[in-house]
Amino acid sequence: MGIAERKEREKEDVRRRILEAAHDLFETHGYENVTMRAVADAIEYSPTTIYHHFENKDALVEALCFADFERLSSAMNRGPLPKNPVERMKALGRAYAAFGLANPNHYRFMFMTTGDWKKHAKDPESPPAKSYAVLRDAVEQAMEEGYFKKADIDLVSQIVWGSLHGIVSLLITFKPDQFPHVPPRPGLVGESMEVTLQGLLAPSKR
Amino acid sequence: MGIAERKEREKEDVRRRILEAAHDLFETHGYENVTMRAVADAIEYSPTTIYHHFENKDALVEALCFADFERLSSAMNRGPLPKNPVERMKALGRAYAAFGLANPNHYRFMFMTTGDWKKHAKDPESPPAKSYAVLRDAVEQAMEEGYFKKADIDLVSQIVWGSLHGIVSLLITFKPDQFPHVPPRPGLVGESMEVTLQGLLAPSKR
DNA sequence: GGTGATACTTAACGTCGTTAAGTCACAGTA
DNA sequence: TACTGTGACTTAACGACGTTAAGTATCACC
Repeated sequence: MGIAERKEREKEDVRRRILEAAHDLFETHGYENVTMRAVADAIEYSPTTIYHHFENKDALVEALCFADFERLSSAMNRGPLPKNPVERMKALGRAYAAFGLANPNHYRFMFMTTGDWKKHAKDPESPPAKSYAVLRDAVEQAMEEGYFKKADIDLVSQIVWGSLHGIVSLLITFKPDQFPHVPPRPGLVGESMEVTLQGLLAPSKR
Repeated sequence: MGIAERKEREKEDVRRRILEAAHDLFETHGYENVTMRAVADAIEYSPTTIYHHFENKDALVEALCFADFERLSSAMNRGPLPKNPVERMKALGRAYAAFGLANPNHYRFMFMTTGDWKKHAKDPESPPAKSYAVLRDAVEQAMEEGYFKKADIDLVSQIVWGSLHGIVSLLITFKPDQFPHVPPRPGLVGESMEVTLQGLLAPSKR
């Protein structure tokens, strides 16, 4: 009597294939250039089929986006993180930047475009909130252990996030030969991180 | 015999009206939501007319964008800037952030979208390069006067720009109730600037 | 063998950026 | 004054987009 279950599985499978095809197309062509028709072509279904699995393009993008945030979280949790809170922050920053630079088109619609899906980001269980929590925990620990000056944990987390995001998004938006006047300097990501952490250090740790 | 001149003026006038209408529409509706037809409607011409003044939508956006960079430069040069290089950097940062937050839709296509127009940003005479030069000059002076550690001027400029841009673009992308887990903390722009400058200060100036 | 549900397709709608073809006013010339 | 050429502008259309109404086909169930 597993018929209903099998059908459920088959439907879920089509949904998964839609997501995979969309993921790959977004990777190579970028969000705005991927059409519902192209996704449908890739999985050899009619465009209308997608609408039986996702309400519209925004809903498809939201699902993709949440999956990407889960990939980001696991990229930041991969491998042994250093015990030292400052070193740990650097490792997290490197992982975050590496993810963004390796997946620019995904990064763009995760962090650089508005969308109704962001309505759900406030929910602590949502993938975006969980990714943020990884950073926030590191900040909290650095503060508790006296490495950072005492301050609002979320304020500091947003400062760190912001400086990282700024560099990554500039690198994604402006190709090297399109930077105003001068190409991005080598080591920009790392140096920016150093400056931010230096600015956050408690006087005793400088 | 000023007939040719008058015609030239009239043509230039239509071009200016297109730019103004597009500017206003972009401000309220955002880049992606403004159509050539809407711009044409606003100035009571047919859509095709725009194509006699601009090659295509990208060219129109490029022209708008360059005008916006000129507005940004003049916003950063407005009023008396403090003599102290660090205070001057703060004033510039405040002006930059205020411009971005007051013109989010323009900021978005100046700094958060790719576009062929960015090909021309490398030219030192281009508006984007000139805006960058305002920041770079301030960094150079702060370094010469011993406030900042000696380092590559462009590296430091890009770090400062990046951290500012990161905060501004996050605030533009995520509405207050859409920030992951916690809304943006008050004073985020100023505090981020403080941290970055603190991290750049020469030991003797701390 | 009949019935109902459901996964899927065909064909279309309205909108977008863009363009080919045509209109029309008017300066220059005779 | 009549003719001609130029160039600003419009009409009408193209193909592609997101989306949807209507229809088909498959198959578990009675």
